[in-house]
Amino acid sequence: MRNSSSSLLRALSLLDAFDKGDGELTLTELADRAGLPKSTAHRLVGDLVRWRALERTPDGLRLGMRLFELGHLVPSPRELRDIALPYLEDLHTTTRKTVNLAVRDGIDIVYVEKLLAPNEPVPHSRAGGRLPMHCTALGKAILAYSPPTLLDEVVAAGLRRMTPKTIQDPRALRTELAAVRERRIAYDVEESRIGLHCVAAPLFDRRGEVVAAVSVTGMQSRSTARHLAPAVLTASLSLSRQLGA
Amino acid sequence: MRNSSSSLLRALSLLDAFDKGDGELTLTELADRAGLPKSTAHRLVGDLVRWRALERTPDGLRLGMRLFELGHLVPSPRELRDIALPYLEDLHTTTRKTVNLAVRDGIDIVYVEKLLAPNEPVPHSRAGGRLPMHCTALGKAILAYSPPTLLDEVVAAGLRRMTPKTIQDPRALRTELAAVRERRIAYDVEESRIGLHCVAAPLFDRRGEVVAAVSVTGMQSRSTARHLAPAVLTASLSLSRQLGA
DNA sequence: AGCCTCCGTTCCGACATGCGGAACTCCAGC
DNA sequence: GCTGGAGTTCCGCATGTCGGAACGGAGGCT
Repeated sequence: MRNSSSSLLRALSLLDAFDKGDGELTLTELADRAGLPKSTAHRLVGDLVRWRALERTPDGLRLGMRLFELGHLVPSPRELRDIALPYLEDLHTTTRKTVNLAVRDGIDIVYVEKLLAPNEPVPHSRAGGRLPMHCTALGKAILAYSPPTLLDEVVAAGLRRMTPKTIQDPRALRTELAAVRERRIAYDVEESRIGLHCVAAPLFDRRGEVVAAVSVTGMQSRSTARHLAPAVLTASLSLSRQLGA
Repeated sequence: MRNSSSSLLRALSLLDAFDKGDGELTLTELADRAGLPKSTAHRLVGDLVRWRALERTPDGLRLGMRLFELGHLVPSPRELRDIALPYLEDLHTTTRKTVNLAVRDGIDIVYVEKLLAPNEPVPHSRAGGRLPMHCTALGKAILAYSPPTLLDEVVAAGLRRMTPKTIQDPRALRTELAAVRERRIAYDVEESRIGLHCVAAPLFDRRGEVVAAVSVTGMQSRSTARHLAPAVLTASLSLSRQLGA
């Protein structure tokens, strides 16, 4: 057997073809990216369009409204967002910086909400976006309070270098995480993008487990980042309390 | 043959089972709602979990992060939201009411963004939510500027009654839409929910077609609604210009 | 304890259904 | 026109899907 995917997984791989940025693809491109014969892709696309996972446009196909709807029904980000939003807004108005909320998904973080700073240029991440844990303040805040097996997974997956300052040595990451636990605050000093500084703090649920993190970010200097730490920490404590910790 | 669904559509019907509000379902419930035998559902769910469309929890299944991610990649709401957000924020701060942005999908509207009023209790709609066009200000604003065949579709689908004030007579709807065109403003006077008033205006793209609508809503009186109309109209004009109209 | 219910999981034979190469059509552009 | 690349249709083969039935395990009620 050529590959052990079920028919369903093959169909879903068509949707995967869209997460590399492009908003609109032609059937042939789609078939190529998913590694499916054109005629198979054609049939599957027909069903996906019927279900509105995809929409036909004058010149191609794009993700459809049904996915938009379902995406907003996903419970874990939705419940968290509903509770957190007022706190994020407070942080946003007091700091006047970009505020982020992210949850862990596997060994990545996924942005759940992002309140942009008034003058923010093009942001490097967006709600729904995914970034590795080891190179973001949000990720390190979560990782520092997670069971050690998770760190092993992260290391095993390879500490991918995003900028010259990305931590790539597992030992360095380990001591960094110890420092995070010391302060209850994680920093990202141009580790995911040059020029970008970030301060994050973990959020705990009623079982005392980290489920998410908040951060304030912007192009400010390192000292500005330190200066914002108390605000982030305070918000994270209030929010953790609200979550039942 | 029991039903002419392909295997793929049957699998997707499992996801449909979640949009009736419940965040978490058991495999058996899921199979029942989708009308599938348990063993078939079991196999399909396995693949959906593998793809992260679903997640296993201690006691059931729920929608997974992959859907959250993909939902945020859907181009039509995403592009619109990115452009509109600053305008919505202006409207939000000047009116201090709940501000909505919605697009048309078939004969419904789907909320793309919602900025809650500071003191808003539980809102009756949310981003990603869907409501019929004939009973909402947003829907009527869009419908009034759409080709007449769309109105026919809406009427053919039946003007479902949501409150005692919902317009149920096709003739009444037709004259209402003429009035909307007169003013470039649509009102919802407790037609989707008792006590709820709403003012909306349509948004046009570069081809001059309605693609969306903005609204301000809240529990205010009818006169308050009228009073907010100029603000909504102004925002809609600026925004349409920004969209290239 | 014992029983009972309701959950998820596994098995397997029969058969429908998805598969995909190849051939066809339709534009758009040298 | 012709050529390239788009989307669509066809159809026979066999593969993968289907689903009834039986199993196992985790509670809950008497």
